[in-house]
Amino acid sequence: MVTIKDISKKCGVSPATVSKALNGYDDISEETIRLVRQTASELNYTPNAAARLLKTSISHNIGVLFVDDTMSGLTHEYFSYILNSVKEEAEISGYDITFISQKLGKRKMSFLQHCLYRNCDGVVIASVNFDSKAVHELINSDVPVVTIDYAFDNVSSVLSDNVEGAYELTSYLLNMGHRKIGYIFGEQTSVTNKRLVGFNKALKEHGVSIPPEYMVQGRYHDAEVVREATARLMDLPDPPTAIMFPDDISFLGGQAELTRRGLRIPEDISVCGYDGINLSGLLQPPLTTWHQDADRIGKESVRKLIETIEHRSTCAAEQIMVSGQLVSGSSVREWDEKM
Amino acid sequence: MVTIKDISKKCGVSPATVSKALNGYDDISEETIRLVRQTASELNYTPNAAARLLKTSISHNIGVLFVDDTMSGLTHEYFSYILNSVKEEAEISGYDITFISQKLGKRKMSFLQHCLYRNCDGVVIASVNFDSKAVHELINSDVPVVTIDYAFDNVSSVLSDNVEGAYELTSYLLNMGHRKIGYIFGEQTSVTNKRLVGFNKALKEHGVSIPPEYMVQGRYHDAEVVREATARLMDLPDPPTAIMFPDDISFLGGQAELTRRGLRIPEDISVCGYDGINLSGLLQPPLTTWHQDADRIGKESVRKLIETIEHRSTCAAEQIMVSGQLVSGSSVREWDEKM
DNA sequence: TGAAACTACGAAAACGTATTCGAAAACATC
DNA sequence: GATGTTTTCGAATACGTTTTCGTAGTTTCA
Repeated sequence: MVTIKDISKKCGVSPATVSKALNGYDDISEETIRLVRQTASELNYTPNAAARLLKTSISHNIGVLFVDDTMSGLTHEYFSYILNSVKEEAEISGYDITFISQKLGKRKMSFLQHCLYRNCDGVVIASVNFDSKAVHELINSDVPVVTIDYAFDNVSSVLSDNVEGAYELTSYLLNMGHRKIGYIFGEQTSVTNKRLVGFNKALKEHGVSIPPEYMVQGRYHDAEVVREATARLMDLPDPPTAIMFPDDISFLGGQAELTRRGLRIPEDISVCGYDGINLSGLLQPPLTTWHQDADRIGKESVRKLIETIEHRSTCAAEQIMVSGQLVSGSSVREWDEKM
Repeated sequence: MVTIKDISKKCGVSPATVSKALNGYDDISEETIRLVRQTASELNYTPNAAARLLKTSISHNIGVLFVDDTMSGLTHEYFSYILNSVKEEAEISGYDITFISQKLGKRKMSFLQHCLYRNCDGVVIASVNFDSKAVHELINSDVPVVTIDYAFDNVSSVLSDNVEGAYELTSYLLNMGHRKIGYIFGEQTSVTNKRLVGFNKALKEHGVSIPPEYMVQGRYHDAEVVREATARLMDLPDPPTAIMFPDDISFLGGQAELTRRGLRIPEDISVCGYDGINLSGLLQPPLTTWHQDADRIGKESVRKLIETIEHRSTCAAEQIMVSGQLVSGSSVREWDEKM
């Protein structure tokens, strides 16, 4: 490995001068700067991030907390898009990313310890159980943090606007004439709560009320559970004319159940999903859904995190809301009560 | 940050002794070991990976090359599963992973430079353009490498058995009575070549020959291109009775085209995909496809990589073939020529 | 011309850790 | 009690870099 010393010898200057020349200090003559940089590239010099970190205590490395026991963020399309944009945005700013986990080889370490071990300058947290002790320890530590889709009051967060999403989808159904709308929601999380708020808000605005049986518990990304939930809805004496699903993937479970009953989408029943992943436009029929702007969510969280890292004192915690967009497929048809 | 020195002061021993006590050297008395470890955990000590690396030149960090300009590995379900298992297997062995890219902030660096910069102990490479100069530079360097789904002769690789996959799928169709089998293949890569080999092998074994028009070029994961390819096949005067698609996602494009033409799957035409991602079982009808064992592919590549890292001299390059599995959905029906 | 100011560089220390080698202390052996 | 052996520890050094501060040499300016 070629180091700063090799360059210094070849150039006949001190290591200190080489370092300064490479880092653009202004007390080095133009001439030596040229010489040093020249030989550096001749020798194919690559700086050593670890050594640099040791001196500066800046790792240019941000941790990502995307997975824990209960959820598998990486294979979740929405989160994989977020991860992808987190990665790209980080690289643009000169940061690498490291996955933070609770075990490393034999030693089990807390999330915080893992961050300290790898000297992460900051962490973005998503798709974890935000109630866990380990996450709280990290949140309350000194390392800068940005959370995604969950808000703590002392740290910054980037939130997909779930109230808006559910509100817009529900309004869309209502405007298409539907009055009997079934809602299959995911497990009890703040995201789910927000969506229920949006759902109810839209109903209220239209003066529509929904019997409690129309709201059934499902589970994000679980086709089987949602299939059962769909069956429960359709078994009602007066079943809904439209169903809102927890997300696009779990909708596929519902679709299977509806097909099994000989119901056609959208002729016999209207449906919409959530997430607006790539897939949804490819389905037959294309799914009406709510596109969460995963790309912007990722970018914003890294932007905010780096801002926090680099101006730690002056940077206030902030809640950043990211809007989504209705993607109208053809899984919803106009509904006339008199039919 | 609490360091080894803090512990040494509190215990009244030298830093050297603390280091040894923590790392289990055998020239430290049981008693001091207990004392040191005790206070270490009291002070909530976390070792500093960078400092350790600087001394040992072992980073316990492996690079992953999963993305380049042309492909987006992270959002590709097959690769996201591989990544997930790479990550898990690495963590079990005490390694973190770092994404290797060609740009970091202002400086653009080659893949190799990025690895050196972060002191990666090794790299696993997948889903990139293996012909590129930058990849070759890395392959031919001193850093241990394992490639996925592409074989170089001087480095180890883990390969999904694509000959087997295409062979088994084709045989399945043939055994179901199909003789007119359309094959939409992906862009020209070694993976595609292997599948064509398997395809032809099965045909040959059954003494079946296929007109050249039945083999059309598509594109992995591109629903639109594959939709067009499907249209071309079905526009033939004597269209196939079964179509093999490049992968499960691009099949959705084909499905759209078939539906548009009023063809039902599998009554009017049989289809199969490739990859066997989660999704395929949820489709209507469930897709017959070939499941690539992404989980094992990820695990094997990390296992082999770490073996190479830790026994560099004695560890020979090796080609590891990973078998897949036919997933029979209900997208293929028996076909009788006389019908 | 002397002082002041500026330019360009280097010596040295530090970041936190691992490891070699020597040495003191304790113990055993005859 | 002299010698040898084992046990237990610490001093010192190095890894590759950044950064402070000092200084020699040069220029400016009154």
